[in-house]
Amino acid sequence: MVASEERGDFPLNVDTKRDSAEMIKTKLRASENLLKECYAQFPNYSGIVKCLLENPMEKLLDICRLTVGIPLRPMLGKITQDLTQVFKKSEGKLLNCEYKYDGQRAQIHMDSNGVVTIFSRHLENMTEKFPDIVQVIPRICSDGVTSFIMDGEVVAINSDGQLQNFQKLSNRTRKNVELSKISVPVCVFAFDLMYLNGQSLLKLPLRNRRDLLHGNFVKVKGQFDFVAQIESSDPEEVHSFFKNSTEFGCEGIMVKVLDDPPSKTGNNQRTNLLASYEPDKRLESWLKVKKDYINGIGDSLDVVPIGAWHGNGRKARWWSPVLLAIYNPDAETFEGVCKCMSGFSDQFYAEMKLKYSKENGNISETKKPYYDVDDGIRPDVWFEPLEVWEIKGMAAVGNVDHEKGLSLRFPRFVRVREDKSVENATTSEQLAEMFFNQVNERKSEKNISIEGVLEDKNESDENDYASN
DNA sequence: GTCCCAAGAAGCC
DNA sequence: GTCCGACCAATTCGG
DNA sequence: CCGAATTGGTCGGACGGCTTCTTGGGAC
Repeated sequence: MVASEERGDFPLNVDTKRDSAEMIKTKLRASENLLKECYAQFPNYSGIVKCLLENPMEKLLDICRLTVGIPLRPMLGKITQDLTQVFKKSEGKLLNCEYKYDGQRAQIHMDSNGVVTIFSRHLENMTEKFPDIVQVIPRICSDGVTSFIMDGEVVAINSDGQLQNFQKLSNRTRKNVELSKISVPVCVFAFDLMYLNGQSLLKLPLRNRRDLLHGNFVKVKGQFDFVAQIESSDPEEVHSFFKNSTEFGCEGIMVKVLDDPPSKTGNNQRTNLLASYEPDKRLESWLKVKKDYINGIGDSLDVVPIGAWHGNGRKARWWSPVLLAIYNPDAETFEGVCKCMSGFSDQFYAEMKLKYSKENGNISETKKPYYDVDDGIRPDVWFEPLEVWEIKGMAAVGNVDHEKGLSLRFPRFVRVREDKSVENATTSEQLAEMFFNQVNERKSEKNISIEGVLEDKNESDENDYASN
């Protein structure tokens, strides 16, 4: 990757004659890391290549640096199953806990000419989709703000300014959006600031970035706000904050390291408790705590596998995905509810392939009359209804096509329910109940109305997916 | 040539 | 978005 | 004390649901 002739003898350059194999390896690794770091904040290969052709590699980060108008790869949160492990890892340090809103990530740039660009998590340019956000940006800047890059979550709200679910946000038009015709208003909840007035803030600890964010921007009712947050090291306090977040209609919380460790010495190199903004990384310094990760309190369903497709690539030897069904005791049918391909180990795949095989007579080409599955869903094979699996996910209901009724967001396999027979699988009534429990949980929170969710419920009722 | 619909692609999570 | 497995490097373990 | 085994972290692949947007073919 590193051509040596042109760039002489700068340290990263490999000298194939003089360097030991070990040294070459080290240098290549260093170059690779440098390039990665560069790409994370300046994902533009033509720019990087041009820079490398004209400059020594040491200059790379100085030249291809964080730039307004060019998106950086966002820092990501690490999944955490258990709130208590958060405190073990943080060693009593103060943590910034923030609501994790159910919306869409947005990286907002404003250059020194006031030109606003909005990027998605995968660096797509979303500016066209959010003219309302573009329009409000001048009003959020305090005096003296000339340029910035900010990280936040775009969330759908209703006319009263209350949070709507993700589905609602999906209903927004994406192309040629006219300001006057926006049907789904949104609010930006900001949580980080990576660049301000010509300066990169990436290396600053979160505490400083957060304070700069709060100090240089102002709320605009219903359009721009900061994420709800507390600073704490108290497990009780954080736990109740987490609970509040889910009752408020959020997915959970983010728990972030606020300050850099006093000294690096003695610190385990594996524990990445950095308070800086690390583009494109998923470190322990940002922990994502969601209800459905946590054992016992997420939505779980007992379903029957009723069909499957031939897998691709790495899963070419197995059945993947698998079609899963809930049970309708009145009609004595199995109703397809979702496909699932996550949570299975290779060993489980192997056993599944053996069990559902021609040899064992448990598969067939034709759909059983007591399988109630949308015509559009045509598995390669149909299974005999043999067993019950526990799966996890989030009960959700679509807005557009209510005929589809309830479904499951992020379905994944948890375990086989040896103790259950197929007639004891979750029923459609129970699934509906699960969804409404989520709704009622939010409803019970005084200050928060959940008009949007209730609307969904009513509309859905009209389509009677939950009746009889 | 225009309209309509279904299937597929692309984009969020 | 979730999850698994492959891979790598740092850390710990055992002789 | 050093090599082997273990552990923790990163990365890539395989796909989930929902939605809007695009596209291609058939009817008229």
